Formats: sequence, C-alpha cells, structure tokens
Amino acid sequence: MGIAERREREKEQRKNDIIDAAERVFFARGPENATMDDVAEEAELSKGTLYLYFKNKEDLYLAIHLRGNIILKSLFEKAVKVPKTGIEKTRAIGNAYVEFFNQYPDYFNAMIYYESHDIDFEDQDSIASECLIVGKSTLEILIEAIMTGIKDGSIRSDIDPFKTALCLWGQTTGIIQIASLKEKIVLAKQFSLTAKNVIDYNFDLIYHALKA
Amino acid sequence: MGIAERREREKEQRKNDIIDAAERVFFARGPENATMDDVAEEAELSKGTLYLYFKNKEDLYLAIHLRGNIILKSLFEKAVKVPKTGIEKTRAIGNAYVEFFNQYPDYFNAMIYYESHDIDFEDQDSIASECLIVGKSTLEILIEAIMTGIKDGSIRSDIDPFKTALCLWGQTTGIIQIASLKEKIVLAKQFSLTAKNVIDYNFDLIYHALKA
DNA sequence: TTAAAATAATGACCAAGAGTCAATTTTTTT
DNA sequence: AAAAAAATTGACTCTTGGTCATTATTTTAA
Repeated sequence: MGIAERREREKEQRKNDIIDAAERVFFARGPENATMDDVAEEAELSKGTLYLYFKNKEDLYLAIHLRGNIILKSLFEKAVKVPKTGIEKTRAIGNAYVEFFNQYPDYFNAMIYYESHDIDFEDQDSIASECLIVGKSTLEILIEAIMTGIKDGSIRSDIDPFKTALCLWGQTTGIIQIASLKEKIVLAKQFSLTAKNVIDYNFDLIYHALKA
Repeated sequence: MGIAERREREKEQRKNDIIDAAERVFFARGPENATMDDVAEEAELSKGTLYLYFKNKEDLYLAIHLRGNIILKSLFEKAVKVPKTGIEKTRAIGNAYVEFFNQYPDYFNAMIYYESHDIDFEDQDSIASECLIVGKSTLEILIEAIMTGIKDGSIRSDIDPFKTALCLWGQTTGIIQIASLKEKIVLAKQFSLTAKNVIDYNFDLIYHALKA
C-alpha cells in the first residue's frame, strides 16, 4: 500500500524536523536550560506532539547524541582509507576525532554529556540502544587499524588491540574534554597553551608508546 | 570577643553538617534526583536554612566536589613520598588516582560531573573558585614528579612537564570514566575485561612513552 | 459523496522541585 | 527585662517535564 508507506515517510520526516528544532534549541541554550516548550515552539508544534515522537526529553537529546555518533563513525571510516600502515591509520583516526570536536563541538558535548549521566544503554525502547550499536562499530574501526598495524609491523607485536583501542578512545576523549574546559584553558593560558597543542602532544606520546 | 568566634565556629560546623547530609542524599540518589527538600530533611533543618549557607543546589554539590579535590590532593602528596625516581613517582600518582576512584567513587563522580556542566570556576563568590585553586595545586604535584624524573634521568629529557601532566590527567580521567561506564563494561565483558585491566594496561602504555 | 473509523495534534492541566521572603524564634547586648 | 541582632522557618511562587481528554485531519468503506 502506497499510503502506509507515505505515512511512514512523513512520520520519519516529522521526527527529523523535531530533532532539527531540538538541536537548534539545545545547542543554543545547553541541555539543562533548554525546555521542551522551547523545542515545541521552534518546531512549530505543540508540546504534546513532541511526546508522540519521543519518550521524554532525554530520549530527544539522545537522538542528537545518535546523530553525532553516526557522523563520527563516518569520519573514522573516511580516515582509515588514505594511510597505508596501521600506525598511520591509527593516528588518522585520532586526527579525525579532533577534527570532529573542532567541526562539531555541540555534537561532541552531547556525546560526553551522557558519560556522567546514568543512561541505560541496554533499554531496547530507547534511542540509547541504537547509540550503543553505532558506538561499538566505531570502536571496531579503531581495533581494525591497530590489528593492521601489528600485521604490517608498524605497531609493536605485544600490543593488545582491544585494550589499546579502549585506552586510546578514553584517553583522547579525556584530553579533549580537559583541554576544552574553560577553566583548564585558563590554567593552560598561564603557560600559553591551546587545546590543540595539548592534544597533538598527546598523540606524540601515544605514537611513542605504540610504534614498533 | 569570644562570642563572635564561637559563632563563627558554629556557623562553620553547621555548614559542614549540611554538606554531610547532602553527601548522604546526593550519593544515594544522584545529583539529578536528589532534592533540596531531601537534604533539608536529612539535615533536620528547613529548606530555607540551606539557602543561608549555600547560594543554590549547584553550590552545595560543588562543596562536595571540593571535598573530593582535597582528598585527592592529599593522596597525591602521600603517593610521591615513597618512590625515589621521578617516573616511579609519576606512576605512584597514577595509582593513587585509581585508588581514589576505587575508594571514593562517589567523590570521583561528583568531580567529573562538572566536566560536562558549564561552571564558572572564576566566579569568586562560588565554591567553584576554591575547587580551581585546589585542582591547580594537585596538578602541580604531578608536574613536580615529572620534572624530578627528567632531572634524575628516569624520564626522557625531551618531555614537556606541563603538557605531559595535562595529558596524563586527562587521559587517566577519560580511561577511568570510560572503563567504569556500565555500557562500556558490557562492551568489555564480551572480551572479559575489567575496568582495572584497562586502566593498568594504560599505565603500561604511558610508561613506555615516558621512560628514558 | 459522505459517514464512520483511524490517526494525528492540541493545549490546559498536574505534580514536583528550586528558590524566596515575611513572620517567628533564639541569642546577644544594653 | 527590654531592645536589638541573628538565625530559622515553611508557606508561597514560578518554572518545567510530562499527561490526557478533546479537537482536527486523514483514510476507509458504503
């Protein structure tokens, strides 16, 4: 039936329109200060309608989180294509992450927001579980790169690809977070350092630790 | 005047009692779900009184944050006393951080909470500025350890102590965060890894990157 | 074409919780 | 013992997330 399909499409479209509006509001005011009334007004819908498409405010913000995850994954996929050796692929992924932060800081913030907010990523009828799936496959790209490096001899053979991938991920997120935090930048200002300085420096350290 | 001093002492005491009560409530329910009414009841005071001692809910949570900062600093101070070489001191600080996380997970969470919540750490009439001061002096301990390592030859001489300290701090925080997150542990479960596994592994990587 | 059924959207309403402040109680001073 | 100062109270306001009975629109069937 064509009608059912069109309806499905329209529903999807509306959902996306709501996320678009939510992004504008959440990114402008921050997730705490943005209200559902704000989003409703921005989307030119009544508040009640938002709740037909999203379980609650958190779910709506997770939809933004998911968009960020998907962008990040595609950046990683692009990044590993160019370099030949595994260690270069690994470094390229790191650069892609920083590029993601620079180009989409609001998505980055949306993504780290939930690192300190207990979310049930297993909850099947929440967008959270979709985030988990995308997140896993993104990490997979990094694991692949490290394994490639071990095979081609550019990375030490005693490296554990999975553990290392988790470490690199956590490390880099932590560094970006700390380096981008206002007060830390103030701290760094005394020593005239930028966030990028610190992040690049960290890559050099990591490179040192991984290379064969 | 003895009375004015006693009053001052009592005021300080009451403030601490409120923080004690707040800890019990915030740690039990989490900062989002804990209410000021809960804290008031736990402290056996009216809600209005809380606002005589703390500007707002955030300020009260920051007081807990500050306690965490002070504990962490003292753990760092203790940690650097024993080892001789700079690299060993550095490693000891890392261990102290993990110990802090294991022994005081609630304080750890309180501290990382504000990494994704825009706080004005410059605001002079907020507890935030006190947190900044303690945080700086804690980082100083790490910088000292690295500098010691360079002097005694246990750490590569081309290492920048300040940048490296920032990196180690951010890295370790990021790793602990990611490794402790429920969903990441689920992720790690597939590969039968614990948070401690990953954190220790990261130390080995860092060691490799720093050692002369 | 039109009436009934199904689907979508609305916005007034509710409950919860942060923060306020006039009134009250307690402590200190004179 | 009265007046002044300091501390405490809790009823109140305001904001906001979420609900749901009602209304509007679209589809289906006769």
